[in-house]
Amino acid sequence: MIIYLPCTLTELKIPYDSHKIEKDEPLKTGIKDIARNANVSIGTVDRVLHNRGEVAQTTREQVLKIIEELGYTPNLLAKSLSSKTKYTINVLIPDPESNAYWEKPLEGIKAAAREIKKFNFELQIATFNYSDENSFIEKSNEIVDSNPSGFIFAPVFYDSSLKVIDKCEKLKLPYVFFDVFIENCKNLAYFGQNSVQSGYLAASLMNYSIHNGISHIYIVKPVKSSAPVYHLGLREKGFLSYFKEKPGLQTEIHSLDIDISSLSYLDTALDAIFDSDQKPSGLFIANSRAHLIAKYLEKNQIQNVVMVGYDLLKENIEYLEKGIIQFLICQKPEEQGYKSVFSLYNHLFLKKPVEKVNYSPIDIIMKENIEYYKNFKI
Amino acid sequence: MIIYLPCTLTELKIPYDSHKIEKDEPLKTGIKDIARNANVSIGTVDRVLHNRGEVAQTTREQVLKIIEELGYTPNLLAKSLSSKTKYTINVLIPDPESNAYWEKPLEGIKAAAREIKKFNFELQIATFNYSDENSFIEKSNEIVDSNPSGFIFAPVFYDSSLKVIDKCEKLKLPYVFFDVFIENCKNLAYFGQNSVQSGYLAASLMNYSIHNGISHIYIVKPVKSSAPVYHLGLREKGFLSYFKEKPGLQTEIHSLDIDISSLSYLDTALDAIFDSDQKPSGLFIANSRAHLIAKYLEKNQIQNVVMVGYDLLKENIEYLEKGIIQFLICQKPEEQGYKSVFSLYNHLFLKKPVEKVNYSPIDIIMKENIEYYKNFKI
DNA sequence: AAAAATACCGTTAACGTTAACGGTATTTCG
DNA sequence: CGAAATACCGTTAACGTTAACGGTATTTTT
Repeated sequence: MIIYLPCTLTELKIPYDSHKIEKDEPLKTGIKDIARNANVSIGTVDRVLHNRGEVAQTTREQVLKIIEELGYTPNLLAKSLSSKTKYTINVLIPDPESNAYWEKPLEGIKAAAREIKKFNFELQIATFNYSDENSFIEKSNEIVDSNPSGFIFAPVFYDSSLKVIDKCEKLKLPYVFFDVFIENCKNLAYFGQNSVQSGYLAASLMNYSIHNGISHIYIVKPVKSSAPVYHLGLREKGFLSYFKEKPGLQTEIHSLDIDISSLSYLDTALDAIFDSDQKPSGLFIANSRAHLIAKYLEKNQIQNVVMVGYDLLKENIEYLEKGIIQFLICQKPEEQGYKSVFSLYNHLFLKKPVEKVNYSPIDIIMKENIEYYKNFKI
Repeated sequence: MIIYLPCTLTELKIPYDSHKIEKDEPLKTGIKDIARNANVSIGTVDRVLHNRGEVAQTTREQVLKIIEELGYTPNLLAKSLSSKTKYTINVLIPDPESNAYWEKPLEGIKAAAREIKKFNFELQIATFNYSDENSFIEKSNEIVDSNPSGFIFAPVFYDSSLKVIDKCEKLKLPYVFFDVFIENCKNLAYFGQNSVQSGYLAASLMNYSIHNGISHIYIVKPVKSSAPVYHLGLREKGFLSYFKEKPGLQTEIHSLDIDISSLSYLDTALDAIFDSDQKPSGLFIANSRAHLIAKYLEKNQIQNVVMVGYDLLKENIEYLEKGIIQFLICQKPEEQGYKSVFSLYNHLFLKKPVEKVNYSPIDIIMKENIEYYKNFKI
C-alpha cells in the first residue's frame, strides 16, 4: 500500500496524444522575466510577491499586472533552497505503547514528514498517556510554548483540549484535529473516521451474512474503559440505526459488556451467552479486540458465527485469515496521519486552502483481500 | 480519496517524544563539506559522485571514504535546480474515448506527473485504438523512436508488445507494464490488478449474501468482444474456483453470454433466464457494465438478486446507491497510474530499486461506503 | 536651508548542485 | 629533448529564489 499525496501543483495541460517531443520548451517564466518586463529589479518583484512593503503603489500594480499576464508560478525548489524559514510541525497523540493502534497514524505521519523534509519541514512527535489527562496537558503546553509552525493532535480530553485550542488561536498557531473532532473550532482541518457510518456499514455486512430466521446479534464492548472511548459509542450507534431502519428483519440486538482486563471473565461471559437460548449468530466488536473473541471461538470450536471487527492489528488479521473473523473494517489510519501532515504543508508552504473535514474511506477487509492491505508501503 | 505516494527519501529517525526543540541543527553535509574534508574541490567530488572519470584512483577512494563517513545524501532540490537533464515519460494506453475506464488511470498518471514536474519530468500521453492493433504498433514505435527516458504501456497485443519490448531492451529504455502483464520480461515494473483474486472475492461476497437453498448464480459476460478481454476470463476463473473449493454449497453456476452492443438482445436474454425455472439469485458481472443489467432489474422491478460488479463508473455508482447493485469491486485504477509513473521516478531520478510486481488492493464498495471512494482527490 | 528621516529600489551573496571550461603537472611520442 | 597528448583537478557560472545591504531621490523636521 502507498499513500495518496495531496496534490499541490498547478494543473498539467496534457492533451491526449501529445507525445510528439517538442524540444523547444516554453521556458517557464521566473522572477527575472517579470522584472525585465516590468522594468524593475528582481528585488522589487520579490518585495511585491511577499508583501514586504517598500514598493510604490504604481510600480506594485505594474509588477502585479505582469505577474498576472505571464502566469507566474514560483519555483518551489528554488524557494526551498534559498529560503531561510524552517517549519516545525508538532504532533501529539496517545502513546502507541499503551495502544498499538496509534502506531499506524504515526507511520503515515513519518512518511509525510520524509516527503516534505526537503522543503525545510521538521517533525516533532510527542505522546501522552491515554489514562492520564495531566500528561496531555503538560505535553501540549510544552509544544505550544515551543512556538512551532503547526500542531497536529488528538483532542481526546475535551476541557483540556479547549484550553490548548484557545492558546493556539491566540498565538495564531494552525492546529489540526486528529481522530477526534471538536465542534465550533477554528481548526485548520480534521482527519478521522466516520464512526457512525462504519458501524452502519458493519451492520449491513452482518445483515448480508445472516439469514436463518430469528438471529441474535451481540454488540461486544468493554464494560468500562479506563481511557476515553470516543469512537465506540458512535460505532454502536451506527450499527443500531441500521437495524432500526429495517423493521422487517427478524433480528435481535443484544449488548455484551465485557471486562477486557480479565480474560477469564471474558470466557465466562461468552460461555453464558453461547449456552443460552439466544445463541449469537453475529458478533459486532466495536473496538480492535475482535481477536480476543475469535480466540474463544477457536478454542471452543464454535462455527457459523459472523464476526465483524475493526482494525488491521496482526492478531485480527490472523483470525481473519483463519476464517474465524469474517470482516474487518479498516479506516486507513496511516493515510489519516499522512494527510494531516500534508494539510499543514499545504497551508504553510503552498498557501493552498485546505479541506476542513476529512473522513477516511471505510475499507472492508475479508480473508480474500487482506493481502493487499497488509502493509503500508510508502 | 487521495493517492499514496511511493516513498522515496531516507528514513527519518524520530524517537517518540522528541519534541524538544533543538535549535542547533545538525547542518546537513553537502558536497562542500566532503570537498573540504577530502582536501579536494567540489568539482572532483562531483566527478566522483557521478562517475564522470578524470579522477585519480587514490583521491577517488579518499572522497568515497569521506562520503561514507559523513553519510552524504544529495540535496534533490539543488540537484533539480541545477541539472540540465530532462526526463520524458511516455504513456501508451487504450483510448478513453472507446472505454471510459481508461480515464481513471490517466487521472493518476497526470497527478503523478504534476508531482514530479518540479524534478524536470515531462509526461507525454498517447492512446491507441483497442480494436486496431496497427494503431498500437504505430504509436509505440513512434514513442520508442522519440527516445524517451521511460515508457509505460498496456501491452494488450501480445506479439506486437513483444516487438516493442525487444526494442526497448535494445535501447536500454526502462519500460513499465500497465494493466496487462507479460511474463519473462525485463520490465522495470508491473502495475495492475489481480483479476483471479478479485473474482474469487466476488464469489465470496456472493456466497455470504445468498442463503436460500439451491441458488442459481449467473456469470454475465459479453458474448464476443471486439477488444482483447484480458481480465474477464481471469475474473471468471477466480469466481468459479471459489465455488469449486466449496463442494457443500447448493449453488449452480451458469454462464450468460450477452451481446452488449444490442440492448434489446440484452432484454431478451435476461427475460429468458428470469422466466426460466432457474431464476438467478445472484449475478456476477465480470466487466464494468453491471449498470446495464441493473437497469433491467430496475425496469422490471426484480428484487432479491445479489449483484456483484466491477468499477466505479458513475452509472454503476448510481445503481449501487439505489440498492440494485450490492457490491462493486474497485481496483484503484487511479492509484495504479499514479504508482507506475512514480516507479519510473524512483528508478530514473532517485536510482532506487523498484518492486517488480504491484497489485492494487481489491476494494469492496457498498452503498454504505461508496461515499468515501467517489472522487479521486490528489 | 541644512540635516534628518523616509520612501523606494537595485545589487549581491547566498542555498547545494551541475557541468563546462581552463589550467597545471605528468606522460608519451616524434 | 622539445612538443604534444593526457591525466587530473580547480574555478566558475549557472538554476530561481530569498533577504540583507546600500544607495539615491524625495520628503519631513528643525
